[in-house]
Amino acid sequence: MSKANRIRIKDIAKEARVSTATVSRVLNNSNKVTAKTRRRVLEAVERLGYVPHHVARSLRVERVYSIGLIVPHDIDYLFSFPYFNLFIHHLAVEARTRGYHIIFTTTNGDESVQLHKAFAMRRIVDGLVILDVSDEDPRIDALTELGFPFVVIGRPNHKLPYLWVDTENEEGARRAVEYLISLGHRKIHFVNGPQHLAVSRQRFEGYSRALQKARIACEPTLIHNGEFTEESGYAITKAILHSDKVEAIFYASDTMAIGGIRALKEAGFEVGRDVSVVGFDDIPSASVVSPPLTTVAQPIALVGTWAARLLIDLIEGNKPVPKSLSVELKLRKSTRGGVTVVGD
Amino acid sequence: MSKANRIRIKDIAKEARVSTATVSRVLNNSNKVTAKTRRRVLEAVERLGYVPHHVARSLRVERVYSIGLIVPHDIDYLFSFPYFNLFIHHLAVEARTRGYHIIFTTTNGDESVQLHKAFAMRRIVDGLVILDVSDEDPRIDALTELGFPFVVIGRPNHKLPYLWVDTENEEGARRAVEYLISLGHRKIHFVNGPQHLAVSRQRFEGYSRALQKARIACEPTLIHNGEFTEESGYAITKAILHSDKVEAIFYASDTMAIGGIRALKEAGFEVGRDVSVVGFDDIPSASVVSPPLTTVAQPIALVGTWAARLLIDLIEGNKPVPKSLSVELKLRKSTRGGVTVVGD
DNA sequence: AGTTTTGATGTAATCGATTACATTACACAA
DNA sequence: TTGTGTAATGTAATCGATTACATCAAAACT
Repeated sequence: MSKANRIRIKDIAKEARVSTATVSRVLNNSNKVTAKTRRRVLEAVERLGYVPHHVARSLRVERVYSIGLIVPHDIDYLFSFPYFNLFIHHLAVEARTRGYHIIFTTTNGDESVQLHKAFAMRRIVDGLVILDVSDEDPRIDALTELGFPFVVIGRPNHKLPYLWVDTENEEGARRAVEYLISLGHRKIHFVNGPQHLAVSRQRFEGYSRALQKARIACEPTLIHNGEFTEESGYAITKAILHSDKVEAIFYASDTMAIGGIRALKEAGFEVGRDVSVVGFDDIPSASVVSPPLTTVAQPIALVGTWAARLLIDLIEGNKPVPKSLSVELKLRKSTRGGVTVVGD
Repeated sequence: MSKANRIRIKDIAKEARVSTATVSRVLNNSNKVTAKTRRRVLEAVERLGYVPHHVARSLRVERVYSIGLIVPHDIDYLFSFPYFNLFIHHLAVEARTRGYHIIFTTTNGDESVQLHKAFAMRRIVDGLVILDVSDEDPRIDALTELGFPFVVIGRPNHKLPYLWVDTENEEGARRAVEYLISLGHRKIHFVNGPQHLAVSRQRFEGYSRALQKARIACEPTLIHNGEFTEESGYAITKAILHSDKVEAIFYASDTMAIGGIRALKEAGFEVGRDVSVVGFDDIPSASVVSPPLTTVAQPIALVGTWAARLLIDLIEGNKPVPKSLSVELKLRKSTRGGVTVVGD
């Protein structure tokens, strides 16, 4: 391992009595090599225990075989992004089957755009996965201008076209609210995420569509913007209880719903009987809280898989198309009569 | 960005009318440069928007400024390892303050050792974080033989010395069981993790010590080996209930405890009154299940921080020493009388 | 046999930095 | 003015691969 006894391609060439070019050809499966020569080279590789030097190869072929994932420093983010570990895991699995690694780092909001640019310009990675996007996200402009490959998780508004993977947020929210309506609820509070996030807009869109279809007026006083955190779910619910008689609440994330349930219980409500609660995401805790949460499940593993797949296609010059992944409403006990299966 | 209009150090040299060597010296803060020259170079860098090429630099300085994290393919693992998100996040934060990135990939058990060796030999990373270790883990032998820097999360038995970061598993288990004893329990079931993991041995050690101190016999029939998964916690608990009258169960992970609580509820027990349950890890769900779980909290963020810190120290030739991090018993509602604070 | 074609192999440039060593410029002393 | 020492700068080798192009050997054709 020490530099001295390190085996290089040159050593293999000498051992197999061929040129380094031939060794390289064998290693890269070029077909322009005699079977006999190939065998001799491979034997030498075996005998000397040679493995290629990744950095040297990268310098020449101008590819580092890795994709970058830069997440905000802000710790809440990792928890508000449901199943982050599932996502990164499946991202990595798919990447690995294609011969790529994940390069992971964190950033605070201020330096985020700069860091994305730096990753691109320094060629630390071959492409980037963009998380936590808002409308007109500046990273999209920056990377597009650099001509650098990237895929966006989510589907924000932007003047430029871009490659994305998204779950059907609008559809999911619509189905959740339609379900609440089918249960007989008419006044449905909506605790949404931060306004600047595209995902919040889409979930709101679904909420409002469902009401529209049922000819229920969309009351601005029923709409609340949280932070996707448990604390904000708790606080907003407290506030709602303070000013209103509540019968149904749709939370744009399970994390907020869990905070909300805590507030409701403290106020003496029995969730699932006195009040219906629906979440979004289906995080691990969702099935384990009391009562188990009715929620819109996101296929987060698939999001990871597709993000890697599309990004690597883009890097390798194929022509990937954006991918939309469908969601599923999981009926559990936090809603009145959570047994009936509801179609669309 | 396209190869053509890429700025290299050569271009800066020409622009500033100096040699590439001088540019490099300015960029690497060598002191052997006149203030005037330095200024001229920096202006050129600014004007042309130069950023160094990471791979080219790495090839020459023989350092890639990244540390590797290879986790088993097996999906259950990510959930049984509590707070994986938190861990990787803090690992990345600390690494970043030192100028390093995380390279993340997955593996199945069979190729794990080979993959760790490949990462080392191909110089894909400068050092490795070793997770999920068992006694006499072959990765420790392989990397030691290669003379490659690595840090182990946990503290398995091994004939060779190695650098590690660990939480006080034995201490934590001991305190948990002592607490159960202080509550008046004498027959305490222990649902442990897989036998081959060092962490299971250590938690067992703590369990057995606590009993010993209280002069309670350690009954082999009370010891069970699970998989750290919710399903196994559920199944084992079912089995226990089938053959025995139960009063207290200590689970070696919250995930298993949550499965266990489900089994207990189904059997009509009220956890926290009829039976005491203690978990280990303090995963996010722990505070949110019903009843909230009394558990041993691991300082997982610190584990991440210290892992990065020690590994980078090792890479850079400092002489880091292993780090032990203390745990905390969190009293909640799953134990009888979960209000009293218990010292040691 | 001589010429052309084809396919295998070798030589050397290249990727973009860093750095050992050589050279130059300058300050100061004699 | 010249010599000497020191600090700044330049030249070119180097890191370890890949690959364009040159060369060579053998097969195929006339």
